[in-house]
Amino acid sequence: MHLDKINRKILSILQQEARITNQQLAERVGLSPSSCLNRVKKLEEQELIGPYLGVLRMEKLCRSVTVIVTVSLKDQSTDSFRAFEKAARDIPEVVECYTVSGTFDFFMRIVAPDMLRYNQINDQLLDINPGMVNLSSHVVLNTDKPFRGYPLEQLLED
Amino acid sequence: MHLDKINRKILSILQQEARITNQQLAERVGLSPSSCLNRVKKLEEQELIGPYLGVLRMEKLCRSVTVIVTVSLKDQSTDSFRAFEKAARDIPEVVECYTVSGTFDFFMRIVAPDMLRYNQINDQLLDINPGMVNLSSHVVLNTDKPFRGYPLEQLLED
DNA sequence: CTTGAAAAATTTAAGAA
DNA sequence: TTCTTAAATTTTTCAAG
Repeated sequence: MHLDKINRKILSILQQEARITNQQLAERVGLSPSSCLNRVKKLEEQELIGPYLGVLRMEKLCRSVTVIVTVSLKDQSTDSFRAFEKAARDIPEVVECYTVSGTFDFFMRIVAPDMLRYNQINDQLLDINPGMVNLSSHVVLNTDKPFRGYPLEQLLED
Repeated sequence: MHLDKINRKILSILQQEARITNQQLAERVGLSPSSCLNRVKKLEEQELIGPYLGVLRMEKLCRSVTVIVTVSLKDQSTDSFRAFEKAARDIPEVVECYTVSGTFDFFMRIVAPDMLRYNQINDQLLDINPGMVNLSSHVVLNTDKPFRGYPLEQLLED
């Protein structure tokens, strides 16, 4: 994937200020609005960027509990993994899930209204493959650095 | 925080489609464009929503390695925690970091161009408090469920 | 890529529910 | 208040160079 300087700048700005107007974006990257819009459209068509998300401030919106869960499956079969991935996708409170190498099989982030509801979800996950799922819960005490995008300068080649 | 049905719908839509036009948003929530815009402005002023992020598709953009790191500090002093939090904020490849309760002290997600660079970051983190930091790295093999917003229906009271 | 005109969206102001 | 309408401003979009 080759990107010129302007496209990098567009992605970098759009990554952090998704609701910027095309006119402002054009000005900041030094293009006319129409060619800037053409580039944005192309970047979206190529699916290099999108969707666009509004970050909700949960702490101001309502009480909630965030838990990071490590998962180990005793049964290392494909079916067992598939079942777990499906559960992650189907439970709305599981807001993200990764398959990893190392000591664990999955990491999940779960956001629930309270511990009672979290406990239900925990039980639901244990029931997927009874006796074969090992969960460890870590309640989030503080978000030291919230996700605000990727470090493009470090990641893109010259 | 009390939100009527319309504000919930606005937040829910804006969370997932941040670049929707105000006119389309107004239509979907059943308001005139001007009153819809007023509500959005208020929600932003109250900092219930924002910033707005464009999701970059790293897998299409460039090669990269994502690692989830568990951190335990042997030294449980406030200074030690502070130093670690600062490092997380200052290293651009650390894209998010949480302080947690349980077996670990922190979870971090690190995105680096390759393993060589990841290893350097790992060393940098170990150097913060030599001999007193325990890191465990878990390379992400698959993103089973990427973060796409919070489950508002489950989280907001009636 | 740029310009420039037409179409669409945003924003403001005035007044009604 | 919060809404709607409507006009003024700004932005987006598209055709032509």
